[in-house]
Amino acid sequence: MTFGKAPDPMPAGASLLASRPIPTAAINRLSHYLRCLLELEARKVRNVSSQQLARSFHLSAAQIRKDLSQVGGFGIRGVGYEVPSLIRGLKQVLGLDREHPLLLVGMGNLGRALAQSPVFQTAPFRIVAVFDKDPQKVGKPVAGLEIEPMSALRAAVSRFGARIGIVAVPPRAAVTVCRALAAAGVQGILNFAPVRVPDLPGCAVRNVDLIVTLEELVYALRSGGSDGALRPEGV
Amino acid sequence: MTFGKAPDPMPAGASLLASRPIPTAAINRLSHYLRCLLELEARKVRNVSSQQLARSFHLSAAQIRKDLSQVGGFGIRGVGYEVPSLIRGLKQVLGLDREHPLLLVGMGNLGRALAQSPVFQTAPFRIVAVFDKDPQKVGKPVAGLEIEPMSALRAAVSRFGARIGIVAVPPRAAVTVCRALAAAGVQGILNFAPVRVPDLPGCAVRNVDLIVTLEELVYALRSGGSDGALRPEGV
DNA sequence: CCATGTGAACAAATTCACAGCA
DNA sequence: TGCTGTGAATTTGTTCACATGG
Repeated sequence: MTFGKAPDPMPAGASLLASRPIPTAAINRLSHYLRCLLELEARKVRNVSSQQLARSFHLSAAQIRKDLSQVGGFGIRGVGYEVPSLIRGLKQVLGLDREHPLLLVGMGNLGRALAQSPVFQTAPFRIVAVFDKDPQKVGKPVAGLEIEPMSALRAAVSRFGARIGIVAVPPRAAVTVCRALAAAGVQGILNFAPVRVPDLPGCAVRNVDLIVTLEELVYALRSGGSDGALRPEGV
Repeated sequence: MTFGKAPDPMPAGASLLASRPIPTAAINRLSHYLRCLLELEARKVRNVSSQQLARSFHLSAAQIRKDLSQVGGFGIRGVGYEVPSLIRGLKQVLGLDREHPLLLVGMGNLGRALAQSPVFQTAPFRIVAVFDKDPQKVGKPVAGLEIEPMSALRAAVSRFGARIGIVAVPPRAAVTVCRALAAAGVQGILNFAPVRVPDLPGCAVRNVDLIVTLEELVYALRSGGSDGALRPEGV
């Protein structure tokens, strides 16, 4: 900014958190940047420029600079970014500077696979309790945990301080389970069931909808294009 | 359109396919519309207005009309949309009016779960062959199929006319496997490994990246907002 | 002199408001 | 009259070009 800074009521240091809401697409990109930076860190790389980062991803250097400048003044002009400090900064922005205990509901094929997946056993994420409504399954061990009944949800939320639940139940049960999680105090849900979950006050939902993703892929076949666009979503 | 239709070089009937590229976000929405319409069809509902559809989703009626008008002249003014014919139209636009045999690579926990998932056993999708590089696993049965070695990929592509592959292998193997699939003639890949796949000429990639999605969810916790935004995502 | 940070130009997508037709 | 279809307005996001500062 060149001019017009006089009426600045923002106290210094308040810029990291609580600034303007960052669009979801940008958050996704920050996740990717973080992953790449962790790889660089493992390779003992100490600093990196937006150019170099842009080569690793499929993005423009300008986009990276915009994203990073938006979330805080990392980066040294004329030099680039210092890897360890940028990692710390991104973790803080994304909220990854603390543990995130996860509750997993639904111990069918998918649920059992997720319970054992390295993704959910890598800091800062860890599955701390698993649930199923089937009395036959309750009490059985899965991935070092004992399957609990749905009635134990609320207790688990407060015991572990869990804020995130994972839903891996059949479609027809998904909405009920999501409501139960929200009622138990969970603030975020990762939903694997191919159904649209209605708004749950105080609880954010992200869907991993394999049918939609597959259909998106089918449509992409037609154009032969290998776009990929970073996310999608997702993903 | 009110005026200026004279210089229209587009022959009638060519509007459905081969019109302008539809943005990915819109394709995702069409998938959701289709799902809702199938539910309405099962409930014997014969027609529906954009208003009614908008209530089922979390979208504006205007968005639905725009999306649907963009892909073809379904809809009757003053009445709404006829459910069965709109279903047919959307299936055609999305490319779901034909079978889509799927090849699944990676028979770890996730791979086995996916092999048995109803999502991949519901028309028009069906897993027709499964693969693993581990000789110990080759020959073993999974979900009614026999695990094949990676060397059998190309033969399976031509035998089944498969165009889509699913990658459920560990991160470090994912890029190699994606290249192998593309080399075997696959035109689309659904990648579950949390890695960025480089561009593969002639092969579209969609990532189901649980780490990125979880991190997105963590960020959403902060705002307490239950936005959800329909997509992605994703992913 | 280099690479960041950022206003300004640009592009894409969504919403609005109403014309047009059953 | 009611609901679709669609140009125009608006909002949102991305790219560019250059001033800034270590």
